[in-house]
Amino acid sequence: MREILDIQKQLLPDLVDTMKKRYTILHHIMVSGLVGRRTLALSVGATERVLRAEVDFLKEQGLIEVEASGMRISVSGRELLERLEPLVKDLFGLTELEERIRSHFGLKQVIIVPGDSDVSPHTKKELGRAGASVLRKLVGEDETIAVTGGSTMAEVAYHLTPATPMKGCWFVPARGGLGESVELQANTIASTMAKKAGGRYRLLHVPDHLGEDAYQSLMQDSHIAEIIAFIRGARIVVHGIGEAMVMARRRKVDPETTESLRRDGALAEAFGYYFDRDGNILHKMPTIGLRIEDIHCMDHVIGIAGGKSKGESIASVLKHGHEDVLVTDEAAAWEVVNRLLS
Amino acid sequence: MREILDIQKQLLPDLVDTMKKRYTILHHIMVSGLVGRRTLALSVGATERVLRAEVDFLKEQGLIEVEASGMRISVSGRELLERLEPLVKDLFGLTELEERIRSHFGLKQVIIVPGDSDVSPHTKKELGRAGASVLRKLVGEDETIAVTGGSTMAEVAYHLTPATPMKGCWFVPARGGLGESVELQANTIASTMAKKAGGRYRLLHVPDHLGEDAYQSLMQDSHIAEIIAFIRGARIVVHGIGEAMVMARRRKVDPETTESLRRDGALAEAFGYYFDRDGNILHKMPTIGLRIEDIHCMDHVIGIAGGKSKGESIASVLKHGHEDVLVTDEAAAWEVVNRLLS
DNA sequence: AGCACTGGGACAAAAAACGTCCAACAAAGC
DNA sequence: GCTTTGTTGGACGTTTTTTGTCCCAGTGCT
Repeated sequence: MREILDIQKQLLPDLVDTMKKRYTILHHIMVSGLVGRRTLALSVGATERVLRAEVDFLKEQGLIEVEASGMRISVSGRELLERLEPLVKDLFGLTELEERIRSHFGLKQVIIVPGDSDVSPHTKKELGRAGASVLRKLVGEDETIAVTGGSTMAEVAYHLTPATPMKGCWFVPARGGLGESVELQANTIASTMAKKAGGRYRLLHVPDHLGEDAYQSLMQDSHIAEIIAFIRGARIVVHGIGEAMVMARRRKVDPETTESLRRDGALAEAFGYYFDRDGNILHKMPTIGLRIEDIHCMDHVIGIAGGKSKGESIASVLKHGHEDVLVTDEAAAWEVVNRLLS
Repeated sequence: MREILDIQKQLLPDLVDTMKKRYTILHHIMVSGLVGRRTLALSVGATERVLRAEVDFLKEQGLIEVEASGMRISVSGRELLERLEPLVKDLFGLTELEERIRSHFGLKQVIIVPGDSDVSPHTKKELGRAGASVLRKLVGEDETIAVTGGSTMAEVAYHLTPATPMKGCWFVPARGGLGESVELQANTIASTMAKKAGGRYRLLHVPDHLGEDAYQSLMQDSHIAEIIAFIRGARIVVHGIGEAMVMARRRKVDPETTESLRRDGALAEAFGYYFDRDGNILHKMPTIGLRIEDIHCMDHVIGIAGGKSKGESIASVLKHGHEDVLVTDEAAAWEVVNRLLS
């Protein structure tokens, strides 16, 4: 059922909205018993005229009966509502979830795709598609977009398609070497995105596990300094979110630091920073690029991550409080919400 | 899957059309590889401007990539098409079927609901809903609508809803007593329809199994003659279709006639007439009302019947050649088509 | 009888869709 | 290299649809 809805949404994006609207109206009519147009318009929050069009439609479909004294639901209408119930539960469930997370963390937008990325690879693809879609909508002309690495970001890159406003955009890695494998590195992702979207890219080549002195001398290099300044000029950053300990292991963080992270209760990782349960920064990976203060004053900070296992991590990063858009999946979203309650 | 589509069609009737249109375009783009707007418009049969809007939409959705040299399908687009395949098979299967039957018998319209009325009561309901819907669309103001009896017609009556143009309509039985049980008699159906639709009705009370002399004296009665003339003035007739032998048994036709019907290969029954395989009339029930010649010159002859078992009967009646609209279900439709091939 | 509703007709204004051009550009054939 | 044929995307007037806003004739309840 979800599957078919996902497909339809691609061919008819406002299908869900229209169905919701008409369901709401029909449902209102049912619970009201006998109700008038103006009263109804008020209670569903529509102008009289548009509601009238909807009512005409429902009448045409034989879902309601309208007499001079008002309108009531018909037999077919009642039947339809019953059959619609499971569908609507899905339809509304996710949007309700989206709104709950959105308002609690004060985000601009939350997008939840159905499923669990941990279990189904297809959900991860959907996540990528949703991420690509939101980026396409948010991006302006000649903008710089900073991206991070990770498998989810790779999926986003894969699903990006050329859009006119993206032609002049620059894709850059948010931060330098973070110890990822090549195909999941921010550099790779940035260049893939640029190719897919028809934009341009600049890379930041930094060796992993940089020592303090090497770090300093690197910053002296005018070439590097220039590209870093360029990156810091980005107004949009798109990043994945990872589980702290998983990321530490994958990136071969040294044992002492790992132990310290564990001791301090590190939960999440995003663009090279490690966060605890309350969204505090515990540790910063020793590399260059966007600093946390750069991210704080961005126009659009877009976090993309899914899977039940990442729920807690996502919540931690949201708690840090500087995200604008979250793209996640249903399983992770429920985890986030559950943590709100406890 | 069918279920969900049925539901959606009620809330969004042109969902299927839109999906088909967009699928067709996308599919065309895929097989064409790289194709231009005008070429495409020609091959899918749309004007350039509307196709342009569709193309803009597909681009917006990231399903196609458009360059200066033409447009091609994107990765997401190809993926979507794959996932869409089973859905489209359903979507198109029925309409293809409809068109095949329509053109072969020269009908104005064929409507096929998914399922098999023999097996699923729900399909029978859908049949009733579809029948009610087509009647609602076809009916004009102050019209007379002749109806027959039967369980399918009862279902149609049940799903009728008040529509403005129907307010002034008269519902009348097509023919007098045909030996049905009370709740399935044409009289009952006519009055139910009138009540449901907000129209008026006139009844024709004729005893079953009328003798020849009684028949004659009945016709003399000015009251009866007047209502019969009224019935014959109908421009719309909605009727069920039955299997000849089943109907004969149910209506307790006398053994000699039954045997004669069997001998002559009676297959179908409709409004009191029995038809053979080639649509010839074999027998006429001895009662009064619409004659076959009245039906031949009607504006809209609407036949409604479903279930695999009725497929042959439906084909026979269609062969008779004076139907305008057929409402049936998928199982019966396939039977009809299979008989065309053999 | 009066009141607070109702649906539906009417009509102008605003918005969206559409048909029809054209300019700038890309690719293929010659 | 040039022509021809195809491409996209912009522009613009026309038509159609949607929307906002009245008003009128009813209906049901008190």
